[in-house]
Amino acid sequence: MAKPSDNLVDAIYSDLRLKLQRSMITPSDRLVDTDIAAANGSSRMPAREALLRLVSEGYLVGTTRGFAIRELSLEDISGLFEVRRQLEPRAAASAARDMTPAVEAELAAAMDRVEQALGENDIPALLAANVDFRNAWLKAVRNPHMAATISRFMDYFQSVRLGTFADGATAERYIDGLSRIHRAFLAHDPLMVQDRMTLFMFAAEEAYLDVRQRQLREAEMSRTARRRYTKRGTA
Amino acid sequence: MAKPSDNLVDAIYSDLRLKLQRSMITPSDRLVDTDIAAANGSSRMPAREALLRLVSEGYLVGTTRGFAIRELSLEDISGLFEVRRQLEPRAAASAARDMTPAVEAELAAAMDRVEQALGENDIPALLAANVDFRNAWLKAVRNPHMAATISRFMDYFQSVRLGTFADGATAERYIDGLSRIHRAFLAHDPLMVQDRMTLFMFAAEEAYLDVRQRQLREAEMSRTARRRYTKRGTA
DNA sequence: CCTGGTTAATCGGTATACTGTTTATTCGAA
DNA sequence: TTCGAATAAACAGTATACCGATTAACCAGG
Repeated sequence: MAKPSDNLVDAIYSDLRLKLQRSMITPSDRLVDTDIAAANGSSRMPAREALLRLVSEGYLVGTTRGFAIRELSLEDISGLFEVRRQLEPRAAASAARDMTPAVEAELAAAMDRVEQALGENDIPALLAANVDFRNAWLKAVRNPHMAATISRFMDYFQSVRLGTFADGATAERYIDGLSRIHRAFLAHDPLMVQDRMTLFMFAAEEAYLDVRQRQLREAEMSRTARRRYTKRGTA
Repeated sequence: MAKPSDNLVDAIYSDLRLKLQRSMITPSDRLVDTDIAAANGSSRMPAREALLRLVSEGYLVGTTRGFAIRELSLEDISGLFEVRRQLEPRAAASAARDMTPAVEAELAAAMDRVEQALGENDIPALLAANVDFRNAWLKAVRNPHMAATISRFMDYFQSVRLGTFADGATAERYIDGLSRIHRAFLAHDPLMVQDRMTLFMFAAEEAYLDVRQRQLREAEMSRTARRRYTKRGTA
């Protein structure tokens, strides 16, 4: 996933991509090419090309005032999950079939970290461990086109995932589903993995829709509140 | 699909994408940013950004001497078809369910053009009509993420498709499969569409693998032949 | 205070110029 | 004639500079 390699565009792209995965960029942030260029000690063009690539891949949107992370509508979430439902259960099943001991160990380690982070209520660690878990089983997917497509569709949800984990009860249900999938992997049972992943997909969709709906309501409220505020008192 | 809009990068990107779809770019062509810039009356940067976008989407590869269309390995073909098998039958079924009369008419018109082109042995027209047919049913796919993903995976095959259509017998079988799908659409039977699309996927994969295998063999032969030639006589 | 219009800042898009690396070519020596 | 080294050309990557559009800040008049 990370390829700093020798070229500035790729380096900046990977860096931004990682920050997106780790939810280190919030929807209110504005990414400006000159800032990113300065932060990386390069000129505007590499930063700009990295940003444009993220836009064309659907992670960012260009506004008239800097680039911002793309906010998912409820329809987006449903649509993205429709694709994920078609791909991930089957891919996970093939991963269960073709998994090496190394991958199995990585999966277990990631699951441990997930549960530890859950216990300590450490949201950033939870996000990171969650990404590790999925990357671990994706490694066992032999088809690189399949793996890349799935990885991409998962990454659209990082911003929403943050909200999911913030709520304790939802997080626990989410992690429980993950754990069930993990146990199916341990049993080396592709069909069980497939079924549990299917269930997980539906549960995750529902959770994300709930979270997003709440986010949208809150955004709406704070917007009207701010309007009222600016109308009354000015600094 | 085509959005010339107001910005040069998008305009050049759409133009190149269209040329790729129509197989107007061969694997031996070298796309150089300065040439493309000159052809569009712009500077290098927009052309370059369009090219880089096509690279990041997997349609082109950057070589040390210009950009070239990405050649698919046999593993690529199998892998890409594994994804297509998961997505297209189900998406086509939903298209059959949600299809409007307008889409139905468009589908019929495209099918007519396909058969006419087949009769006249007009390969470029066949390619174009084939693209029209798939775009027509994709219009009825309500989920834009699904449609975009499918569209993208289909476009990887344009270079190989040319080879498929060049062989009369293969082309006829391909078109027959398309026609059967079309009749299922006409019957408004989502399940029939799904099943026939599934069959079509397997047949198409086999055809593409055959064509590509032949291409690779021929390339190998001509390469050794050229080597021998340059060794003997120099101009 | 509120409103409307004018100015200033911000930022994306495009152009041009420069650099380093890779490949092709040419020319000379074996 | 062949091989290899020097040289030239091609091309991607990067930097800098300019322009135009959009938006925010500011100010004057109600």
